Amino acid sequence: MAGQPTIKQLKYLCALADQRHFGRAAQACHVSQSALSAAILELEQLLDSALIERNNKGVLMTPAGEEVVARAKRLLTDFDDLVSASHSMNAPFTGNLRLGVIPTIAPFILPGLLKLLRKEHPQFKLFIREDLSHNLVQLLHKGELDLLLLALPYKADNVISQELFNDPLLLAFRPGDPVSSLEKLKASHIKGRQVLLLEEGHCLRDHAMESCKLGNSDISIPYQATSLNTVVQMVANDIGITLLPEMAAKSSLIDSSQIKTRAFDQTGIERKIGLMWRKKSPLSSQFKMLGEYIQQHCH
Amino acid sequence: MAGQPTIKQLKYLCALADQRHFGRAAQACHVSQSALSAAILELEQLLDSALIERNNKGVLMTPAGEEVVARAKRLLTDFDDLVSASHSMNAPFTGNLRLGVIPTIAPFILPGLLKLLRKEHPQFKLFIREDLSHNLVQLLHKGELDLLLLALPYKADNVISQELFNDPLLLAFRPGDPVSSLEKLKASHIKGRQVLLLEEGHCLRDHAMESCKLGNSDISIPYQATSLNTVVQMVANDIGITLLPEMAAKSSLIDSSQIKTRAFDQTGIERKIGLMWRKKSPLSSQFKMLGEYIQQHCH
DNA sequence: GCCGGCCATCGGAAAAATCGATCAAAATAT
DNA sequence: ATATTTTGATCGATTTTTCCGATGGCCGGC
Repeated sequence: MAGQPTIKQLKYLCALADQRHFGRAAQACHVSQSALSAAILELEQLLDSALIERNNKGVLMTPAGEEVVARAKRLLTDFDDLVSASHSMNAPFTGNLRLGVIPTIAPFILPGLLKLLRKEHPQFKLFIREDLSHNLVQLLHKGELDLLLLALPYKADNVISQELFNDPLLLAFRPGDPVSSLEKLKASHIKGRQVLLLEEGHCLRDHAMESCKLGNSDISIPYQATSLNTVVQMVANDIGITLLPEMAAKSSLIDSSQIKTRAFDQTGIERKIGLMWRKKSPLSSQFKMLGEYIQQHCH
Repeated sequence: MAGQPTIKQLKYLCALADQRHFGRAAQACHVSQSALSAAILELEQLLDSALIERNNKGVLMTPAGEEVVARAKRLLTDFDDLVSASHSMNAPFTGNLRLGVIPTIAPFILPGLLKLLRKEHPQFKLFIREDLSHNLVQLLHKGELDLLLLALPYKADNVISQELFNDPLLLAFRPGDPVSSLEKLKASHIKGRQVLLLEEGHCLRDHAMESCKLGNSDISIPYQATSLNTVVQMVANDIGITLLPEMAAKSSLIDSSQIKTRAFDQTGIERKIGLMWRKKSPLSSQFKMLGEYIQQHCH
């Protein structure tokens, strides 16, 4: 079972094809003539083909030799391309990144972020997956995602989380709702009200309940409300009130409807937006840089 | 000055990408786990890029790793192609061959030969150069031609010649010419006649003069007769007689004209058709096989 | 907090690459 | 003819690299 040729041997062959002279080719390759001679001999043996016609005046290439050289040159070019491409691959904001984002963040952050990145870092290709936190974390651990953009805190093993900024939860209600006239809005004011939240699995639901100390009995889950848009529509239809993240309230989401939002006069009613990645990912530093970038440009 | 990755390292990386496990990848590559580990580490160092995310459960590929693997797989395929292509390259009747042929052979041998080869050996590509023997031999030595098909004897250094078959020289004349009535045609009969031959440089001229013991004063060079066709036209116009190779006489060359040909009743009035190649060419055996092929099929 | 699987590391042995010098062949110069 | 020069192949010794098996360290799971 014979071995296979090496890159080096192909390099030597190409040099020899260029120089048509073992000595000069060896010089060009910075090796001794004997080393190059041996390499070419072994290559011919491995390929089982006469590549070179030796001559006391130099060498000539056989047709087979010419063919092999042509292929080898293409191969070496591809090889160099691979090497140089991989060099610029570990720089931040380059290459591919598979990013998972939860549905209550994606529509409010991604449009601006992607547009900006496309402009400032056109070589940076983000592949987006939008899903619930739970599923995203699973995909993260399976290696199908590299990085998550989600709401913290979110419990997960073997990950590193980086908080980026706070996203206060605002109360959303119909104009004329009794909460409009309150001097100071507290979480306790929504006790007993019909609070509409997204279905189970959306971490926004958990963060809202946690922030306002709501129990399961306090809230009602709107029929098939899988998006904030739907919830807003229902609030506009006077079915209840809800808690909206500030980034959603600031967006065009509620522009078309008539509902109002109001911040609580109380701290801690918020979720945090952050990144999460596998603890052992060798790309931590790049993720941190991306985090800073989002901090600066998306808040 | 760092070195470059090796084919082996890329192979190991691809195996690792397939197996997602150092141990199994090492097994697939028939090396120890430590060898594969070291190779991957060195590869990552050489490419200055984190390709692998290590894990106590196996490994995951980074996006950069995936990209490198994709490129590496293409590269390895090309590499294997090169190797397997070169294996079938040294077989006879395959690959490229640059063949030089003289003008007094080419039109009579090549059409049939090329047609036959194209049918029986479609992988065999002949690149034809038609020129005078002198120029062909020069090109042969420069390495721009691999093999010559010409008339022998032809003196040249550092070559091997292989005679294939005799090509008798026939006398060509107008119908009714006095030679028609001769019982036995000898070379001496053309002494004193106006003998038309190709211009200097065509070896057919030399072979004809040598065969018939003609001196320069015996012959006349037709104005601008650089092809046998022209010479035949002139014979048909009663300007003189000429000596035609049998292969030319048998061809359609003289069909359209009215001239007759007659063999000499005397041995040795002939040229020999043969191959010639550089003495040091490693392809001698292939050339000999091609010679036998021509012998069998072109005569 | 121990266990088990995983990859990195280590040290020695085996293999390979390389060098400088020499050899043989052959074309060229004398 | 003969000597010289130039060429690539070969040889022997040394250096370098590769490889293996064993060990170690890490980390997640139990």
